[in-house]
Amino acid sequence: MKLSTKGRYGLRAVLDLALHSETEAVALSSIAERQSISISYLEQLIAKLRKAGIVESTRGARGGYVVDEEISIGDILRALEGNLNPVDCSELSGGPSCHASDICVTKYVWKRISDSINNAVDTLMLSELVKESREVQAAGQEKKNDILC
Amino acid sequence: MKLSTKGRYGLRAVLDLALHSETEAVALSSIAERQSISISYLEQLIAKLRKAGIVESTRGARGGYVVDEEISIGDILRALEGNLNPVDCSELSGGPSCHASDICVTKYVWKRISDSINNAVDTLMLSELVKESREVQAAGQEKKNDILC
DNA sequence: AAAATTCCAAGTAATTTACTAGGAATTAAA
DNA sequence: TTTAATTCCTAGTAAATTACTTGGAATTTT
Repeated sequence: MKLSTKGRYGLRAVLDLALHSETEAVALSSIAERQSISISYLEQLIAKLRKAGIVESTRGARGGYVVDEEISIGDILRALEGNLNPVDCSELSGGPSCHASDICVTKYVWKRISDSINNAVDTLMLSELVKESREVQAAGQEKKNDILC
Repeated sequence: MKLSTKGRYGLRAVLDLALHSETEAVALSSIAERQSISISYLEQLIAKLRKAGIVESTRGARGGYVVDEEISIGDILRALEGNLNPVDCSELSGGPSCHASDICVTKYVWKRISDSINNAVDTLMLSELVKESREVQAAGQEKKNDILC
């Protein structure tokens, strides 16, 4: 029941991007360096985010990525990880009932978990993390490094 | 972000056990047969539950397991899966802060998810699933098989 | 033309999961 | 007291997934 590095690194990368893209697009290499993630692996993560419409890219020299902060953490994590359901049950994704559906009671457990996770991440915006992050940084006397958990 | 078969099979097994242990201990072989899980794999799952004090065993012929229904689904799932935190961050488990703790903002996300999952499963009791299960079975005209999702 | 970048597909190494195998210990029943 | 039925324990293995790396094509600015 763990997020993979896709979700962990990917969210770190998006937050790093949001914190550094005030004026212009940010190159992946700079995010990779700050966050100690290999460029080539980050490429795969950001590709998921781009295909989901979460970040926008510009190609070529001086290119890079930008992100709109008014997006939920849930949308980011689902783009990176796939759905956040604890089991792959079609009913949790709005699909048809499984053959044991009428007697299946454990699915109430899975739905309960699923709903709580999705609610938790859908009611938190990237902009809130950005704000929190700036406050934390302002509180420290020195400029700390940028590494995020 | 998926539960493993430990959690899924294990919870099915516990519920099956609760539904069949009214008068006497239930042998693992009968649970395994009803739930189509191999006995030897089930042994490993039920060992975790026994060590966590969730089921009680009696050895020897006519032996088997019993379970007290007044236990939360959270206790069952944590016994099977380990903690249900989305990342292994010591602060989520009540341990010391990590070195990046003072600037780590993503940990708020992990804590939010962690809290919501644990709350969801800790406020649901095995007895409630048992009750629901009996109602579902009573509603069907025929006795259906016992397979759970 | 050169440099800096995103974009893409395929391969591989490491880790974790999901089991299986074999047998010892315990208890009830014949 | 033997036999059968069961839990208990350890170690091994096969399959799947994750976490990357490699190599290069396409695009854009300088």
